[in-house]
Amino acid sequence: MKNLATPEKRSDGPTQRGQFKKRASILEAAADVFCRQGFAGASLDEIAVEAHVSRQTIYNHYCEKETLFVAVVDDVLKRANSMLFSMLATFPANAANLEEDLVAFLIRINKNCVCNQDGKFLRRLVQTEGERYPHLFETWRQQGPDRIISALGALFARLSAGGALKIDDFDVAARQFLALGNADLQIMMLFGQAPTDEQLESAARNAVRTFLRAYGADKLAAGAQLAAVSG
Amino acid sequence: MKNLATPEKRSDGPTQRGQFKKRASILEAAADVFCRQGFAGASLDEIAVEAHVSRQTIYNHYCEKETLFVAVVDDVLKRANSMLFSMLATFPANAANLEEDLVAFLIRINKNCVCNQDGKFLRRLVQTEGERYPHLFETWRQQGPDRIISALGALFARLSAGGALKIDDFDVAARQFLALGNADLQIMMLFGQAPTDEQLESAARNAVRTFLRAYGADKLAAGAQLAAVSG
DNA sequence: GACGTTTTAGACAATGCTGTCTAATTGTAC
DNA sequence: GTACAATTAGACAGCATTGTCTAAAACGTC
Repeated sequence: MKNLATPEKRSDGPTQRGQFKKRASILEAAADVFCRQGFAGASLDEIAVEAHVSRQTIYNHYCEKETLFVAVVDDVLKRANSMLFSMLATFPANAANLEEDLVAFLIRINKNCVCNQDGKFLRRLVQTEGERYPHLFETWRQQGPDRIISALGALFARLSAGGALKIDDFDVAARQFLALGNADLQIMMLFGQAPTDEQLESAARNAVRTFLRAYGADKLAAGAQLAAVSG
Repeated sequence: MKNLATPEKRSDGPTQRGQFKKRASILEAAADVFCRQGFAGASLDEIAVEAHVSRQTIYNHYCEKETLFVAVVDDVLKRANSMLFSMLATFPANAANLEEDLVAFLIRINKNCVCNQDGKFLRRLVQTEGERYPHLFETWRQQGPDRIISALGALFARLSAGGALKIDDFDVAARQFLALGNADLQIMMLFGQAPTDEQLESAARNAVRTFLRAYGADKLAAGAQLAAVSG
């Protein structure tokens, strides 16, 4: 009864490592079950079985169902955010192969941040529980999407300053880039289906093509090409 | 016990009108509660109270909770589909005022199909229950999104044939049009918040501007404009 | 007013879930 | 080996919910 709920404050050692393993196992299983069943539909028994852990152990670590849920959301949020920013770090630095680089970048984003398990969890849970637990996801909203858009907008601004793009509103362009990237995948994701590599590539190509048609600095050439083809 | 569950097959009359009223009231309340709480979290008591109806009446009309859920989904699906197609009928017929017309069209779509109660219900329920009840939404998927994209693509094809647009893949363009239209609204919708009229208009303007930059036939002029501004 | 149908309120058993408690067992450090 | 912490299985009360049943009430038609 001492500090069962906060074992991370104790001294290091194998015992603690064992506890961390249990915690991680619980978090992973809980994320899975909450994602499938929602908060109300998820039962602690199911989570316990999937985590290969006694139900009582869950109560030892997280005193309530809601405490566990909060911890899961927190965990997924942190992981998703760090993944997203690490992906942003791979944004093309120069415009030498802009189209190919942007396609590859968008595929990475979609594969590792949007279409993966964490992305699915967040879409699903934010949408169903976001209104019931606003405080839970508010921090994510501030530190997640908004900062992502700003960061991506800044990256586009750099390309724009270099003359590779002609963008007036960088944040709008950033949102549109991601929206175009999802255009061909949305219905699939709505049903929880994971796209194939071919679908990911095709979606990214379509998105980047349109994005560069709208914002590419070589618009005159593209326009002339189109005019020549159609004329 | 005769045909309590199928009173629509009886002869006309005020009784039936009364029954229909009850049914409609139940459907409406159920849609509301299912949308807020999800299938597992919704209780029939809550639905009964919100419908101003006895719980037993619900069981008279829909023998099980799942039966009611199926009926609600069916109802919302039909309504949403018919609304969407009636909105498609307002697609600009000519390219006289293309940008303004497309903005107004996109605002109508977003306001009446995407951001309204039915749109919210569908997004939420398809995402949470779509995997559990695939048969429920499969019909919608076939008759909804796919047909919508085809229809919208055909409308773009008409404009394209008229020389107002330069589009290579009409279905891709249709998906991108809708995706761009949602770009600025997605986060809000994820949290279940309804956008203001100003936000709707701004989102539509940003979307149409980018769409026409990418696909507008007067791209040369637009490109020249940009070049002149930036040069 | 009489009749049939629908609705209603309430009680009811069955079920599943949450959260608590206990006693036994395992694992780890010294 | 001993002592301590963590884990486990099981039982348990409390609660909400589903679905059924019944008798009374309301409603519409004739």
